[in-house]
Amino acid sequence: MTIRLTDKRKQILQVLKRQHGTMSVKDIHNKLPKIDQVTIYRSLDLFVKNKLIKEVHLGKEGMLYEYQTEPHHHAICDDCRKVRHFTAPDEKIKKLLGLEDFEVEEIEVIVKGVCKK
Amino acid sequence: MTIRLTDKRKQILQVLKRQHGTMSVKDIHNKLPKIDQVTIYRSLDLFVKNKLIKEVHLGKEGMLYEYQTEPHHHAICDDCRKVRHFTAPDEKIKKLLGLEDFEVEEIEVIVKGVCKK
DNA sequence: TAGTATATGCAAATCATTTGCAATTGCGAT
DNA sequence: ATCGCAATTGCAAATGATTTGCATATACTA
Ligand SMILES: [Mn+2]
Ligand SMILES: [Mn+2]
Ligand SMILES: [Zn+2]
Ligand SMILES: [Zn+2]
Repeated sequence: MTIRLTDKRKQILQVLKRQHGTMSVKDIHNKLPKIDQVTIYRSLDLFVKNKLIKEVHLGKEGMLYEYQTEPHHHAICDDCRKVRHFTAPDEKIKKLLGLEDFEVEEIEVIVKGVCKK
Repeated sequence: MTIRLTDKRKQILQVLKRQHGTMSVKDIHNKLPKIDQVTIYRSLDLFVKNKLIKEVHLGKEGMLYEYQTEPHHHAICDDCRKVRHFTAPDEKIKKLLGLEDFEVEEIEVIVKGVCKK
């Protein structure tokens, strides 16, 4: 019943905090090759359940994880595949959605397009 | 180079059109047990590439597909898992996002919450 | 109708994620 | 500080979704 603050968990969370952006399980494993992938999977699940990190689905590839300083959304460039992180006035968007009989807890906006650069 | 309008492809598209909502590959295969799952996968890929249908990621489970009469978004109830489909003023939302140096082509809003009812 | 490129089925491969289990370790209670 | 034990970890194997290779079947074109 008790959740332990193990060294491995600290390392995994550190890696996610340092990286500003999303990481796959493999990304994390590359930075921490000593830690088994299974342990990474289990730790990430734990962090997600305890809302320390967020899961993000951005395409077919597989789940991505990120430590979020503040809630934000994602835009993906169809050309270069780069992911842009941006904040938005969620309350205003929520009003525009006009969802009746539904208690909105979280809004996730995913934008597809291309970098103008 | 030529894309054939085969009977199997027609059947698969029909099933998606009739169903109002999302379907998994297994859902489709259950309705069309005679058609091999691989054929369903390949047909769906083709339809997506040709923008006849949309792919939707709504959770860990796996990819979902839907024939969209008109563009819309999705809300998922954390309790009953039911998916609600709703339209929104995308242009207004787009303005709220304030994405600089990015050519927005498509906005996908995924809402998490619970049914009030 | 014949010829050929495209589509299909079946088996096997691949990829991400999960599960079982034995060995290890963190931490609360002595 | 040491003990006892539940929580954690690693390794191997299982799962589940999706993809690939290849031989056969079929749609469309000429
Ligand atoms: Mn982000
Ligand atoms: Mn829909
Ligand atoms: Zn780009
Ligand atoms: Zn519900």
